[in-house]
Amino acid sequence: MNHQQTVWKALADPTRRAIIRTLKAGSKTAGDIADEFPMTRASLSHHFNVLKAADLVRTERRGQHIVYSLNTSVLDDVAAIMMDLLAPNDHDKE
Amino acid sequence: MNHQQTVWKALADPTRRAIIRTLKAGSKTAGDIADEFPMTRASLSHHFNVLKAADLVRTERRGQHIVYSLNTSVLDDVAAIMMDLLAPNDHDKE
DNA sequence: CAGATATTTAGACAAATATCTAAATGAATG
DNA sequence: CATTCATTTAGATATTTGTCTAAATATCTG
Repeated sequence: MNHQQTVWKALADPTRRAIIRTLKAGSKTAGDIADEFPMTRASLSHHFNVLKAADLVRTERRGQHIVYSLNTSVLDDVAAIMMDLLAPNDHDKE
Repeated sequence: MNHQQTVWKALADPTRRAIIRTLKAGSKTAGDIADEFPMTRASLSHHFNVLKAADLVRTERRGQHIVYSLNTSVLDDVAAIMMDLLAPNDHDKE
């Protein structure tokens, strides 16, 4: 699966979009994120993996915690790709 | 499923995104669209249904043909929703 | 090191999805 | 009106996906 498709799939799940939204407030540990969602930590961990595979989040271990943050540069690229799909066709190069 | 989620799911499939892209060039009949894709018309019809359920395309019967067009106003709304998710958190109202 | 805490991985399972073939519907036309 | 053309619907099937429980891994601390 190419990167673009991986990203679209990652964003198709409401839980994962909510994770992104909560991370916009700032980096959080896996546990802090998990506390906001009504599912097991194992399920959340699966969603983290999907988001990581899409390169939408980054991780950093801090002691026994793992801190998740948004990968803002990739998020910007994604925004551009989505706009390219959805915006009217009035680019210069055409 | 709420409308937003329906839209995200609709866009998560590469064939459906390609249908949207081809319709950006202008309205086309189901058959003309089908000619551009290496799958059966039945499969394409399924994708059309998903796009219609998400209100991303509109249809109009013309004789024995059915013409598909983009629902541009909804597309604009979708773009805004996606930007809201992906853009940095610097809105006025916060 | 033994235990506690934080997180991930493995494996199972039900539900959703994309595709196909075959049949049905709808409209034009000789 | 019987046939043909365009498209959709129905039903089957294989794959993917989201969730869970149980077990594994990693780190800290007494």
